[in-house]
Amino acid sequence: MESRQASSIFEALSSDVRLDVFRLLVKNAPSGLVAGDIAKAMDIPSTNLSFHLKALVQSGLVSVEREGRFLRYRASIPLMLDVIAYLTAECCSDNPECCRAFRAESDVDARFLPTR
Amino acid sequence: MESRQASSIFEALSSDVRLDVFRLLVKNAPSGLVAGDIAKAMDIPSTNLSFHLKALVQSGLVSVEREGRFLRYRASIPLMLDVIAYLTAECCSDNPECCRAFRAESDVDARFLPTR
DNA sequence: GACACATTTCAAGAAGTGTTGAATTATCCC
DNA sequence: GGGATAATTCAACACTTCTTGAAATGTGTC
Repeated sequence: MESRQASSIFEALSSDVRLDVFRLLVKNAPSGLVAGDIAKAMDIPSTNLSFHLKALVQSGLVSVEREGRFLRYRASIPLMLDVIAYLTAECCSDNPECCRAFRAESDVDARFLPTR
Repeated sequence: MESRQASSIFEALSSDVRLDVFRLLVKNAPSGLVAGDIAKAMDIPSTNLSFHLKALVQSGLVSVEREGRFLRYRASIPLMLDVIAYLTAECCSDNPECCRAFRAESDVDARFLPTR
């Protein structure tokens, strides 16, 4: 991932509203939610929600698809995994020893990695 | 990690300048760099660099320590690992099957996980 | 103390982001 | 076509962030 794309993704997640929307969509992957459902959960004017959804779509973190009168939004899990990979690579690739030592302490992986 | 802290960290990484500075500091972990060295690498006025360094320090992603006439900045690798854990947890905890399937496709882990 | 150096803080303006209600577009159903 | 519903775009304003040079702060050295 290019660092310019990374900063644009971080920008998309830098607003409380957008992070909450994105988390909601992740929880509702892969089926997604239509805008009205998101609005109910978020309790903000629809016009403002639209503004934030547009930003999420432009970042690529969220995709949108028309479904009759509704618009269905979905979190892009693959891009999210790319972001995780980007952070992990930035952290480790040029400095593996340092990162490994901290990882051993915090034991991040054992808690969150999927079983394969 | 609280989602409010997460969005504040994403905000810190949402500027190209700050992401570049942070990546530079990660590459130079754990010794860090003094402000002047960062300024040389970044090619922006020192007053503007100061502004962005302050934002990074306030987010917690970077720490600062006086060293004689210099100020030494260091990336906080543990907090970065917390962010990775946060994203991973958001992605997987409520939706492990979905995330696992995507992971298997992109094979993120095999590339970046430390050997233990 | 006086000077030089590293870096920050301040103040001001430029640029960008967020919020809102009104108007618009798109779709469905009769 | 006409009316109802879902959601967006528009335009205006408030608010925040970014950038810059000038001034200030802290530290080392003579």
